[in-house]
Amino acid sequence: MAYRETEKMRQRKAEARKRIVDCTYQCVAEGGFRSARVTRIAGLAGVATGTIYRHFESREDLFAEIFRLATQREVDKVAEALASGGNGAERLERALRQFAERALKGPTMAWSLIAEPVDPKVEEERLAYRKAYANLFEKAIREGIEEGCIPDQDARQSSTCLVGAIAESLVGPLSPTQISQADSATEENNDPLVNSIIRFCMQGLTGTRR
Amino acid sequence: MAYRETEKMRQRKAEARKRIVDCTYQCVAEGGFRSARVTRIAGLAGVATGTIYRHFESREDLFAEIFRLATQREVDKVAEALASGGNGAERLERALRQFAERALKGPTMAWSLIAEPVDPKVEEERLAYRKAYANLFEKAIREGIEEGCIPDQDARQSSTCLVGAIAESLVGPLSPTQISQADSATEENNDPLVNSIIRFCMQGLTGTRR
DNA sequence: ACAAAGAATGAATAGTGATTCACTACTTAT
DNA sequence: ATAAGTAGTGAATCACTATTCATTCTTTGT
Repeated sequence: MAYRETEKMRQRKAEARKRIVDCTYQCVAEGGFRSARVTRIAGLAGVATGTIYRHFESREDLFAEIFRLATQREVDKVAEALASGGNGAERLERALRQFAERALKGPTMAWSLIAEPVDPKVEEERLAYRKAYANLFEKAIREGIEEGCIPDQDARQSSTCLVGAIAESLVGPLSPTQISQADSATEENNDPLVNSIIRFCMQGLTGTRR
Repeated sequence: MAYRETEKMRQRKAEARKRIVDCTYQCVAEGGFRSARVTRIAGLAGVATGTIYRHFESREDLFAEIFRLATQREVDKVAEALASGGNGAERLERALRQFAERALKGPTMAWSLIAEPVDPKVEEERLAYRKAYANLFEKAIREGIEEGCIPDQDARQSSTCLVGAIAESLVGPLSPTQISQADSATEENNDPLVNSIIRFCMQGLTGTRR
């Protein structure tokens, strides 16, 4: 025999793959999944169309991976906020704010993750994504209940409601029609929005007005 | 000249249109928008494919109309619940319950309205649909605030959160994977779910635990 | 009965972009 | 250098249905 995959080759392939992933990410962040064409991605990544298919089963699979990746970033940030100090309610509030503010900062990607119509495999990822948030929130609620700063309740249900309330509140501001005339990047503008979302959420959670 | 559109013809056309609408509705209620083929709809309605296009600009337009129609039914029911007796909080609670219970009773259609990936024109209708709910809720919240049974708050924001919280809570139970193994139609089963959704929502609204 | 106009038909077409695959170009080991 | 295998290529193909339109069928008024 002659050719055997060597480290150098493995690396080169990995680089190409990464380039494909990065370019896809960029395309999606610019215009969402729907408008990200395989051809364009290949062009940006400097490979032939066919090469995409040596790294991914299908466009849908590629997209699913991108979704997972983008998701992970967001979820990690929220997890981070939840890991910081303070009691359960405070940590949750910080996490909710993180979620909303990050979405408003990268609106197209956030819209793709939250509301863009996507293919089934990607939609599946989306369910997982929302569940990931819910799980984080649920855990924090449980802790808050133990600490006594959050009244006893169905933590799973409440966490789902939190995700829904935020997502829904963001759909309007994030949808492409809104975005194109965007004042985005002007972060202060969004504070009132974020604040009122959070007020509702925290009240739903704690039953306490502020 | 010879042929001139007569009442009889107008009626016949209207009937055909209605048949098309009904069959489309049925198809969507069975498997969602994505799987509803123009050919199949035409077959069910007893017309040729081309005839569909004498009544609707395009498949997307047809779907948009179906969406509007289905929406109207749901929104009307909620409006009805809001119009009944009791104070603002009570009326709202009844409306939220109506929303959730009806969705669980017609899960595929509810899923299509709430979460199925759809084409742009239909997506637009969806935004309107969600806004319609939010508007109803908003009005009721305002009334509740005046009556004093709901504390002062950003009614618009709260209404959006309500829609989101319910929709999100339903997405899981409604998604096709869940539905196929369905226990649907067994209405009692869903009561705990509906109850805990409503508990969170009412608490978010009133700041009162029960 | 006839002509004029519209309605209905459905087989053929078209548009779209993902995916394939026969081929070329590399890489490696001997 | 050669053989054997792998990676990369991108024009051609495929798949999928929505949509069209030349033709046929109905209706209507004279």
